[in-house]
Amino acid sequence: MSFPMTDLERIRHSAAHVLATALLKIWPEAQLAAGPPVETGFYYDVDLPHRISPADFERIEAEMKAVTKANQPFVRSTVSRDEAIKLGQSGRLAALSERTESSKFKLDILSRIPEGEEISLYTNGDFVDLCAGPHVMRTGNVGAFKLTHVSSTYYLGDEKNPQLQRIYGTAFKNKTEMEAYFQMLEEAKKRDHRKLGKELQLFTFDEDVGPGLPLWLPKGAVLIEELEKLAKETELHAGYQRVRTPHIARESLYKTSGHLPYYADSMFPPMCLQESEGSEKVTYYLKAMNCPHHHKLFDAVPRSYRELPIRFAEYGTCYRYEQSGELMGLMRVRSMQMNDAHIYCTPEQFAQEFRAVNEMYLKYFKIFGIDKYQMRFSTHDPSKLGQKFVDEPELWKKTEDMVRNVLIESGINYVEVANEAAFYGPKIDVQVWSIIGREFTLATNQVDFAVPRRFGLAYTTSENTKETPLCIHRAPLGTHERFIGFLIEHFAGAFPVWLAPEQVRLLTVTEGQNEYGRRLEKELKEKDVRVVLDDSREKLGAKIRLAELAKVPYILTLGERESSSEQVSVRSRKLTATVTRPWSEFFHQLLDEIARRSL
RNA sequence: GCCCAUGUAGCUCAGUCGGUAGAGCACAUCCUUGGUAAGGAUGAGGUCACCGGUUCAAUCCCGGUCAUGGGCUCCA
Repeated sequence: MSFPMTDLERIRHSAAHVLATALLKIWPEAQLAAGPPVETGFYYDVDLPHRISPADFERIEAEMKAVTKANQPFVRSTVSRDEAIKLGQSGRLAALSERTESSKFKLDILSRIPEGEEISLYTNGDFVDLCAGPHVMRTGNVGAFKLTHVSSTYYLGDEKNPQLQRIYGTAFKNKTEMEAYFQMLEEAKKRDHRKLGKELQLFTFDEDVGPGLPLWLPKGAVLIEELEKLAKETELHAGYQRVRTPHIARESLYKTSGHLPYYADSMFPPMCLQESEGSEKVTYYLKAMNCPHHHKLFDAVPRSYRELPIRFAEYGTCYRYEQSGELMGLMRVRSMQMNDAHIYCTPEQFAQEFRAVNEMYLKYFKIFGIDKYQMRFSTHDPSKLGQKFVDEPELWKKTEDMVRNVLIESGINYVEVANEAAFYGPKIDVQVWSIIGREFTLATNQVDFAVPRRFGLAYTTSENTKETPLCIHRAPLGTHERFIGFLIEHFAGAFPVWLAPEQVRLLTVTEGQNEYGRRLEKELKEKDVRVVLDDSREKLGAKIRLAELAKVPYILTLGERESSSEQVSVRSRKLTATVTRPWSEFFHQLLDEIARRSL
């Protein structure tokens, strides 16, 4: 299997071979598996008794340097399957010479190459590798490289296979480009939500509370409150009703929903207790999702087609026992509050409801200026009906067609991915990337044609029959944790004024302006503006520096000139220079900007 | 969960080739009334993540635990 490569990918793929060559010089017994280029560089998977750590990088890089300096040509040759097997058995594949042990991974890879496909080798110096290529002409064309990290992986990604060490590096045409890349990484780190969250005092983690359980400091809580306000307004206008449900439920709820067999591993261990003397033990779970609770609310009252669609919204708190190694700042946590809602509707109403949800997404994204995302439409795999997906072939087809049509009609760009749907129906995920480059699902919009039936949910139709409603699960603002984590990086901590934990800071130049400052502070507070008056005895320059570091959107300097003329000197990141303006003019513009939630 | 790395003051980090620690910022007190990114002085603050081992002696060496970070679909 050959695949087209960009010039940079050729360089990186070649760098992987240079790495392999260097590894074998140091450890001739190394068993190499796969070594492709990746988005940020390249890696090679290797099986080796020696545990490679970053301390080994210098030594390996020195050997790599020798290989690139030797400027060996990459020579392609084709061989028959038998010849290739013979080379593998003599340990000659991905090696510098014949060895006592066979090239076991390469032989396995060889066995996976379809009959009739060409088998090619690439050779540089003594290193021969089974490889489809392509490569650069000579090892010297790998202009600049650096090993970056080492991790573990399983052969072919399957944990039943042997564990390998994966050595990562990056490579570029030349040193200048590589240095630019590392500088870009440094810049990106400054936007990392974990760093900014600490600096701006938004949230914290504590060992006594537990990993993946964020604690929101007052400034972070402001972000939450503002998002909830936005969601409540939006949902109210869109005909949603707010509901509230407990954080726990009995095991039976999740047996009904069907989550337990799929999801038990991702839930916190259950609480088992005896509710009264001599009674059976009862098991409770912390909820990992809100839908079963909402289904029970739907079921609490007899429902008629006349009241559909019913839209239940709740910022529900869920707990998921994510694997410890999966946790990452706010982006992947164990307690989360979801911008959740469940819409129960008839098949006739479905398309319109689904479209309305999509429009809500787009409206939100416009408010936040989010434009780098990907809509991912996840469908089922017919071969897995009855296992991974509920066995309802017609419903799958029908709902997938409905969703696809909505996407096409709305003119939304999307990618369609088979085999990624929820077990109860197709879904649309909104994919974004953290500043470090890790991909996350920010928001989700899911169809559910299976679970309402499991709960026996029904409404009375106009013909006085009972029907099971369709359900749409949607969370356009995702969870507070991930959404805010994303927003911190998106805005680099410099939030728009409506969202900013501190919206205005007043700086007095001397004590003479303290009274003026207190008056403006009071006026702002009366309009619920989040304001801080800095009347400390620091010099103005120091006060400005502190306010800038806190990323306060509006910094108002109050000196003798301003206080005597009812003016303020405005410093904002939108302005290149400070502007002195009448107080009332600034005040009204500020209130308007907040009310409109402008960026 | 697995592999690798890291863990020293609130923060960012030095340091001790084994003899119980230091800077800058932040904080407190005092002096300074200062006009657009750091005025000065003094002071307080640490069981060197936790538990165990080796040692006359451990923050440092060894083992374990916890936490954090990077990585773990596919990939000739």
